[in-house]
Amino acid sequence: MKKITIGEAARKSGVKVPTIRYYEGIGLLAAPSRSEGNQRAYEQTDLDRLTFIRHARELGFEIDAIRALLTLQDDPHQSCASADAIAKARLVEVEQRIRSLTALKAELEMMVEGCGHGRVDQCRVIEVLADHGQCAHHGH
Amino acid sequence: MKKITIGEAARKSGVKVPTIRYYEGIGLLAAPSRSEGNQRAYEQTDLDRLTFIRHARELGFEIDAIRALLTLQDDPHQSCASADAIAKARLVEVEQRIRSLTALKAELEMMVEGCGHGRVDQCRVIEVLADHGQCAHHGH
DNA sequence: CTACATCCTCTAGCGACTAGAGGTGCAAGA
DNA sequence: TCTTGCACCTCTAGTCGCTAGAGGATGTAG
Repeated sequence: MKKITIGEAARKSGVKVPTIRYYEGIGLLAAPSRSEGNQRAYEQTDLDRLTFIRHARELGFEIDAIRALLTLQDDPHQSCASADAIAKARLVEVEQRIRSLTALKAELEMMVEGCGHGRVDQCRVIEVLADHGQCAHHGH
Repeated sequence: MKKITIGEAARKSGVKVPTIRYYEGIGLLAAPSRSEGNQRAYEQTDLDRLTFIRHARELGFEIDAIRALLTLQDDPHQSCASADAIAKARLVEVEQRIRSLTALKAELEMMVEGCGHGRVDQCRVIEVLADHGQCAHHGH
């Protein structure tokens, strides 16, 4: 039942102080009890929740997805199909993003390799940007 | 010398109408001449520039980087070292992003595979998020 | 008792747009 | 000629997930 200040909660969870207050403001984290001097007093459960949120954010889940995951976590007898669906959707996003970034990488490499370090009018970087037709990948 | 409306410019360049106006507002694109009825009248050079911008945005260059690249393009006798540096920096960013996304992908795959499609209290998705110690990669 | 760090609330800003309100211009059909 | 209806105009405000700063209160160590 030990109470924790917001600063300590920030240090322990890895979520910055203003971000914790922001999460409270948008209703992602319940408003904690307050000390006599009106300062937030957190408990272990809040810390667990903050850690959960931070981890999910690091995995790139959006706030709304985290909101859904937290609701699921609160009701452990529910089916985890929703959690699975959210994670799978995120996985698909990530895979898509990797594919498109890999294509970009190839294109940037060609640009950089083609640059003869001369003057701008012979620069492949500028040239490729100006004329899409020279792209390696036309998908974008 | 054929004048082009903003809608036509949007269709030809692939940049949306409000975005074109936005680019003008932030000084990325010069304000074009106007028709008698105060409507924007673009020329071919504006279209080329818009295409350049769109292409650079698709490659993930930030507005400020594009601003720099456009300045270089305007002065073709300059050394292209700056353009090269901008493209290389972007390449490094992209490579970094791919690495981190690949790590995320592995983690998400483990979460999704571990999900037995049962109840939430046995769900690996929720479990992993709650306890960082179970992560495949601790770097994040 | 006095520093000084930490806390509080509130507002505004970031990047790169996007959406909407409320009004004007223009081309084509009746 | 009139009217319909789309495209255009400006302006403000909203998006997402924070972050920064002002201006003031509280808590703690020396």
